[in-house]
Amino acid sequence: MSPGFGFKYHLLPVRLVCGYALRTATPEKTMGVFAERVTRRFRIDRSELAFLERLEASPLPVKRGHTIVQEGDPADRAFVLMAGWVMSYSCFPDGSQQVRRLHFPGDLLAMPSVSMRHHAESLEALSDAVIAPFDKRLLAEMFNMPRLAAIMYMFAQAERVTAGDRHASLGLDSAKARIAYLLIDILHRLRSADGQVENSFLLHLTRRQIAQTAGITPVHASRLWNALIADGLIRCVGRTVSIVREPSLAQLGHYADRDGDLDFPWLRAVEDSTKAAVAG
Amino acid sequence: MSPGFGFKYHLLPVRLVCGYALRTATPEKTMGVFAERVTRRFRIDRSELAFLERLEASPLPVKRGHTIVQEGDPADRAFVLMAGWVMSYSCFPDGSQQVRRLHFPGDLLAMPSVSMRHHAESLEALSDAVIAPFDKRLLAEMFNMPRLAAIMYMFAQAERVTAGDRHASLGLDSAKARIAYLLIDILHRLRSADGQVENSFLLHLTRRQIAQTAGITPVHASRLWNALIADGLIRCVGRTVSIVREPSLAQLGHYADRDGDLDFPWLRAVEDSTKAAVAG
DNA sequence: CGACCGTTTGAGTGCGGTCAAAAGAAGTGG
DNA sequence: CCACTTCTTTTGACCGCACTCAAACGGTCG
Repeated sequence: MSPGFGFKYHLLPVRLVCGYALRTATPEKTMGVFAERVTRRFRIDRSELAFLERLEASPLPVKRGHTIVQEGDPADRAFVLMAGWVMSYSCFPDGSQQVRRLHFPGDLLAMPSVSMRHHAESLEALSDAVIAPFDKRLLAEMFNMPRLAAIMYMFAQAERVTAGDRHASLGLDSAKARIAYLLIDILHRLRSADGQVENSFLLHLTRRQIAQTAGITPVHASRLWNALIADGLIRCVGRTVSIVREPSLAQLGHYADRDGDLDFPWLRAVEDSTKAAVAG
Repeated sequence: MSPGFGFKYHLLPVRLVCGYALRTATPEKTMGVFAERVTRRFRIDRSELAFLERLEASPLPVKRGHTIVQEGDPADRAFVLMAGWVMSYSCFPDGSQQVRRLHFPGDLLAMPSVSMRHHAESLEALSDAVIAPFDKRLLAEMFNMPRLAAIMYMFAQAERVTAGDRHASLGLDSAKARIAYLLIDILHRLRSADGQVENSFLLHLTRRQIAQTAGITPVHASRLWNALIADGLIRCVGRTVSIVREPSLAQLGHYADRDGDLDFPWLRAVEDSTKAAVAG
């Protein structure tokens, strides 16, 4: 069980931890969690894979509650989230916070801030987690691999789409619907990261953090949470949440599943255009 | 005055129209509005510039109120906005709409949807406008120009930062503060697109559209608009808005100016790494 | 065991939503 | 150029969702 990491792995979803434990145990048979996400959708060659593996070459365990980066810090690094949950958020002068995005295993952290001198958002571990920091200058190399650059560009654009969806949820929906959206979003993203997730997961969010994500107060978040249980839409045992009526919850939250709409055929055009450039 | 375009140019901010009119009159001395935005910040070579110019090779005038793309349409094209204002928004089943982003001359339109099979958001012209559609497969070529790919990647990430800022405004701020944020954001973005903009601009938004952007009702938007005038923060003559006390308005809206924090020095690493790849 | 943090519940308040009507502005057709 | 329609803006009155303040309860850790 990965000796040397002085924190409690049992706080992490077991399979995610296993994913990392396996990696250290049999490095030749597994690959990085972000690299795996890419290869699941796209065929990449050996050098492209090698680059992705370098991004997560230096895993680092962090404990729940640890602030990974603070808004305003020099933005010289980004991270791969290898295990656990992380949130990115911003603070207002009065101390109130807004969660901008939740991050799950396989996500890249702090990528928006790569374009800035200073981090635009803070990062905090919601559960014990494993992150892999990398120097942002490392990214420079990726632009010499046209297809990989295209893939990374599409990932960034796809995240703009889902960010827009969250924006719409925040602007149009009632507080209850925003919590519904949050839950369905978590469920779908955990599923796509871990095929074994069905209808329940370990929620690493306090009422306060749910509130900061949905843009409401913790008190109201508590009330609406219990309302969702009373409605029979979700169930709750300890920190384990079960989505009982997923279609109803998705409809309530106006959730649009974007995962199935991702477009990769046009990436063939990149290959063709690369060949043309090489040939010409 | 650009004969052949059958709509009223006088509805556009004069300088923006001039920008386009000049281009058609003396094509050899000017460049595309997006290309100009890139070259203002980055040094690019001839072939990179040629690629950018191709993006806006087919200008197309559209009238105010025209729906450029509809959510769900096949996403085979994107656009350069050459003149006028455009909004991207999404609809909910009940007909309510949320504006995701306002677009000004020099912005790229529908880029997030490039990663999808179908457009994730609708686009509508807020004023008479000029757009340049281009096939998204054209983007494939850009990934063979490492530095340009890096620039475009950074632009996308920078937009994720500002999208996060709008998200925070929507989640944390009062309705009044969100309108303040909206106004300051418009002012700053118009300034960076047009150096002649000082403290006033022609607002191409109805109360309804302001409301859809700030996530409130048109009635309340009207009340708060007049409250901002009563507070002496803004002034209004017809559709021309003057920002009277910009610092106060920026503070009220918790506006963070990201423009000055854009980081380009690390792009040198791309050049170096390109040289290394060529040399090695 | 006591201190601390997160959660829950209650009561009262207010910001922003809803409904409605009238005045004003802009577009349309004769 | 005017009359008509339609959309936008404004104002008033009322309502309700979500916020605030406060206190009690429960789990966790030193």
